[in-house]
Amino acid sequence: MIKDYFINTVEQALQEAIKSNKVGQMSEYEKGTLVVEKPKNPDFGDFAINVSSLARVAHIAPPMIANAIVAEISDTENAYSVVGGFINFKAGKKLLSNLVGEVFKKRENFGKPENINSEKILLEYISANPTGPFHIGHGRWAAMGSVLANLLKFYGHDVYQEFYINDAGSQIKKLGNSLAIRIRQELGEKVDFPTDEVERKNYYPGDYLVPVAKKYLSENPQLKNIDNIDVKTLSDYAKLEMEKLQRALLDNFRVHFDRFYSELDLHKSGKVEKCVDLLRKSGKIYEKDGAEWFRSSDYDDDQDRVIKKADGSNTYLTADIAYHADKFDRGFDRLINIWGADHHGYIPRVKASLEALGYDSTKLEVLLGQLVNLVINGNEVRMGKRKNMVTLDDLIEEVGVDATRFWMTMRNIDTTLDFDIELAKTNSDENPVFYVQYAHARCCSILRHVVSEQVNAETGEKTKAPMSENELKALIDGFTPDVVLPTLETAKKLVLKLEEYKSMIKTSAENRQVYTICRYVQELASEFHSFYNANRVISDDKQMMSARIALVWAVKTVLYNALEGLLAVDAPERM
RNA sequence: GCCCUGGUAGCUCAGCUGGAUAGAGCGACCGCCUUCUAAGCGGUAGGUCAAGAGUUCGAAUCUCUUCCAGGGUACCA
Repeated sequence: MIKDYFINTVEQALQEAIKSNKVGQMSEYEKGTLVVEKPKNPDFGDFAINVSSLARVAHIAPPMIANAIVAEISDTENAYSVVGGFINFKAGKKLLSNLVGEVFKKRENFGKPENINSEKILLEYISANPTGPFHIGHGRWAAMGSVLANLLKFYGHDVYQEFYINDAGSQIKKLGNSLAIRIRQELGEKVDFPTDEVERKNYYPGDYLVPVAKKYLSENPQLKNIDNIDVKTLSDYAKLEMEKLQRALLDNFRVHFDRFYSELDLHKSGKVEKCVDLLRKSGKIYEKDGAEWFRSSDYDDDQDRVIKKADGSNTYLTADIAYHADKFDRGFDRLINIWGADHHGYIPRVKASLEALGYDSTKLEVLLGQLVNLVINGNEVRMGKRKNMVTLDDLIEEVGVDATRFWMTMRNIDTTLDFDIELAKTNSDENPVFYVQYAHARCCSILRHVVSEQVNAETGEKTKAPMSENELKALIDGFTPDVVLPTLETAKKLVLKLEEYKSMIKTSAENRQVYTICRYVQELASEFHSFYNANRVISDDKQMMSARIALVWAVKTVLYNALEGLLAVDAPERM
């Protein structure tokens, strides 16, 4: 609102200046050329617009343009100044107090943009094999994906979250084979996983199947040997158990999918075969070495890909193509996938196939995420498919859901994430999660304190609460912007930070970047802690107290919205 | 070889659609609790933005080359 006010004022003044021929050869202004930014040095002002971009059209020096524009501005409530090609702006009390008023009015909807072009979005993330527990990397996609879903929904999109279960390939057979070995071991047979380099790749040697084997035996107590049991039976059993495990974890991790889409069901539905037919009809399929190849190199891919193997079965890619086509067929305007960087090679293939099938592949956005390194006692532990795998379950149990979600979200998706377990566990300002939560708890503490009777620490003498419950309620429910005027002089930075929430939401949602929410919330917490230390909220000055209480309430509300509403991290009232 | 990410303060990272003196947190050092949570705040020190060249009035940001790190390069999933 403050930013909008500033740019509108400047644009209007520019139109006036153009009309009266004061900006050189400029004959019209194209909206959107000028952007509001934050001055690097706060002494310049709260916001600034650089008019240098107009110099090309106007053919006069930027400072002259800036001066010509400011000369047309008649607003006296806010301050404008020109330095070089910049028009600097200092917000007056009216704009600031109105902003706080907006928080009171909109509450949980503060920051939600208006008039956006709402899309029906399918967001796919994690999509792991049901062959074992999640590893730490999955945790990053889980946290980022669910936060992105919350953010895009808040922004105004219609978001459908989906988890694609890769339950159709050979790895399911491996799972069954592995369970068979675990069951034999439980039955007392002297068997173990093969040690042979090649053979061992057909098994999952992790011990997570031991409890599954035990469970299977307890349900089939008469079983003495499993020679007659079909591997598929064991595969299906283990798969179901793994899925249960994964879903329980997701639930606990506050990640909620609208649908778990089974690859196996996709095959059974005939959609994969239908997709192969459509590709054949597109004329982009040819035969070579007994297999059918898709001419993806006609698009952006660097080589062609096998769509049907020589043995007649489909590749993983084939099913994935059918899956993405099905997403479009279900009527989604936009597909967003979060994939690990190790899948980046897949993007050109899938996009090529979608083009060949007649879909608009630019509607598919793939967010590539770099992987996660675990840092334990200052030492990096590389993840990946090593034997000493730390599972996501272990991590969450160690550091908690809040810290795990926050840490997994707080870095740009393009950078490898160093997850420092020790730091994530600390309860101090070294740990950003606690720092932010503490700010929220502090706000709550003040709001509690102001309606509690005061006790003198030395004499034990009690005096009545600075505000009654009713007075507080009346202040919050009947808030008018002028209430906050007395404190604006000392709280300007805090109010401007509240204003920033709106642009943060906008850019985060539009760029699909969730780490910015974490940064914002840390900055708001920091501004609040500063405010808290510099200003006493509860005091004998009734007007000042009301003003500050209102501001504290506004800060609390925004922190709560960001933490609970977007990040799905607990905003505690006490710590 | 080719493709994708990174390389910015001791550490972890912002900034990258070109623009005002390169920012934050942690760590280090110096201060601040008779008052609403010191799990906090204020301050100081710390940088050839990997290297080189180019484009530009202007480059951490764009282009090219080189070096370093991670990932990928299957008729696996």
